[in-house]
Amino acid sequence: MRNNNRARPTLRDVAKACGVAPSTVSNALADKAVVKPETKALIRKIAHELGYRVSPLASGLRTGKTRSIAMIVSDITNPFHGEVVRGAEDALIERDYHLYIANTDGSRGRQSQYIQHFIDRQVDGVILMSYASNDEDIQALVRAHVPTVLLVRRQDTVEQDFSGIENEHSVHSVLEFLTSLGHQRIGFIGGPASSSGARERLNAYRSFMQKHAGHADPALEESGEYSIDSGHQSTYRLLRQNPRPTAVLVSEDMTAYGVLMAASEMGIKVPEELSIVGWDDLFASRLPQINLTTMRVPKRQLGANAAKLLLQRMANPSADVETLLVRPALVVRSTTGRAPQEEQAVNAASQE
Amino acid sequence: MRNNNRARPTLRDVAKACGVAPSTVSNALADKAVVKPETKALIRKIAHELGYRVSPLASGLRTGKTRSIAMIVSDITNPFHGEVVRGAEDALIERDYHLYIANTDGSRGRQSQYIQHFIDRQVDGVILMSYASNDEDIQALVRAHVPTVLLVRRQDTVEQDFSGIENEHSVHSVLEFLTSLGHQRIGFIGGPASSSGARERLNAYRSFMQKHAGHADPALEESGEYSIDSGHQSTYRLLRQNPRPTAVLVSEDMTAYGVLMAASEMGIKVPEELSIVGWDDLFASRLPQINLTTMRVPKRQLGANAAKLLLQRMANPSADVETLLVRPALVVRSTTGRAPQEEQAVNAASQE
DNA sequence: CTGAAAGCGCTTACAG
DNA sequence: CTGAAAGCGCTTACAG
Repeated sequence: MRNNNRARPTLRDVAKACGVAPSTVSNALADKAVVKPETKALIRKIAHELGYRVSPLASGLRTGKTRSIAMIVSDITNPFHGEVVRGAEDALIERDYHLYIANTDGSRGRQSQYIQHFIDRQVDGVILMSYASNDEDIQALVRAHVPTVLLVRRQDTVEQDFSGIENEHSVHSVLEFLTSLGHQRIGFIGGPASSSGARERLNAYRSFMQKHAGHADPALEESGEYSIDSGHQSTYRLLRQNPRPTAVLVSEDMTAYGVLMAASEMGIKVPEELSIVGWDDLFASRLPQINLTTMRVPKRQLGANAAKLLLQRMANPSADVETLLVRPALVVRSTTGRAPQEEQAVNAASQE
Repeated sequence: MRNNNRARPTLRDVAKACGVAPSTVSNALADKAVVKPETKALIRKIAHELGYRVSPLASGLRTGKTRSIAMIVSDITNPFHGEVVRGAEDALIERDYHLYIANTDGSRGRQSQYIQHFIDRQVDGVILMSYASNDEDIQALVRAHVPTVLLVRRQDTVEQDFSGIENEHSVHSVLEFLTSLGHQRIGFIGGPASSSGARERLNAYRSFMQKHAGHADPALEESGEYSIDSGHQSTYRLLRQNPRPTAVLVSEDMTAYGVLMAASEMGIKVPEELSIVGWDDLFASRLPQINLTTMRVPKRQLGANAAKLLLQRMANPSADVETLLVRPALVVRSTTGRAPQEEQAVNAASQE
């Protein structure tokens, strides 16, 4: 039954064609010093002619290595994730690893399924960029001895290599920028509480407000998913207040678009009556119609850092856990401006 | 050396624990009728207790089936692709297949590499949504007997299952909409010539203009990639004309954003002086600041159709090739309006 | 430097 | 209904 309907040639076929043993072919193709150069050359030539390719299934079964990496993201639809993936992919491909991207759609069930699947498949490593991550998933990876790095969202309960964003400093610098424009009542629309990044940004917001205004007003805090709809809803709640905030820091551009949308519906002028700062700098933010002031996150770098950490971990499983942080830069566009005069803000609010 | 440091249990381990032969465990787990129900129950219980999972590497090596599908996309950063992926993924997961997403970044080299990789890996099928596809890649898939479906971009030279968009009818209906608003000089900004969809839309545009205006003016045609920058550049070329077009149909929303950007820079009012229609309906198009009139493509459906075709093909490799087309719907928002009076258009153009 | 042998973890005829 | 055996395609000690 072997080699029916021109199936792929095997090591045996190559060996036969070369008149040597399969093990010699294997050693030659792996470029082991043990094989004589002439023999190597011959074997390589014939292997190529025959169109031989080693079966990763077979060699993976034998060696336990598959030269593949899995990257699990929670929303492949969000361009932020796409950029980060690219950063990781470039770094990995260069080292001859292949990247399998899996999308969980924010579903914990699907995420566990994928993780189990990749463990079964014996990928050489996993990069996890998912807000749906939970302890069991990560424990499963640890138990299976699969090198894992966490991306953007860190898990507090377990020590793991981590590629993330410098949140505290960045939040403080945006808020300083806003206060320098005269803003006092600054709202905050954060991400899901399950995200470590979202928590860090919220805490940084609070500590800044604490120091600057003497207290952080919980009425100025909103949170939700990273989506337009979520930002839209948060805004309606946030701007119903009197006096209402004159500026709002939003934890993600996608969410900020929802804020822009709601402000437009409510007839609130941006930036005259409301300044908005986003986070990430997605492609839409630079369109003149949007022109969102935002924190530009070096997305590719974030992915490249994750790849770097993973490669290190794979090379040295017992090394100390490491964290790599990327620092965003403020890009001032036209959704921010000087705070309106106190009276104006109050008037505007009471007109509602 | 077996089972050192709590490695995963094997079929043998389960068999030993149950006091049966490995083959019986295999048959039981595969739910073959040949195994007695009680034996099955016992085996299942113990297998579960031991945390046994069949090794896809081993079973793949033996059977040639891996229960995995690869989907190759050219730009994971474009939200259009993300949505299509989701549609395919949902359909596939439901049937217990896992989806590996690979991103080629438009690079032919990387695409060939991934395709070869997936062939080596013996995935059960491939969905190709890439503008970088070329004959050799597809031939490689065919030679390796890997069921393949083409998504959005079809290959003329080879018969393949195809999930795509109804372009001709859709283009005609948009153009009818524009002429009903009084537009005569309608420009067209298309996609890359390597994309079958782009070619179909261009041809549909030409045939419509032919019929409606007596001829299609090549000066009104532009093309480029599906990107903001590309749309931006095309617009500068297109609107330099005198008289300039009063409307433009753009082959993709991303490109249309670039048109919007350029129009804004050039001080051309939309829709008073220029009507713009996009294609796809990406998330940004519904933001009030953008509010782009566009053809909404049922993206998930597109992906689901591809999955359906692939599953069919896998079940029946010798069936006739099939094509599934999805029909977009016009969503009228605020970038389209009545054509300006002839004089106005001329005046505006001469003011430049 | 080369080859024969064992084994990775499964599945599938086949014999009992 | 159950078990012993062969083999998927590789790699890696080991003997020569």
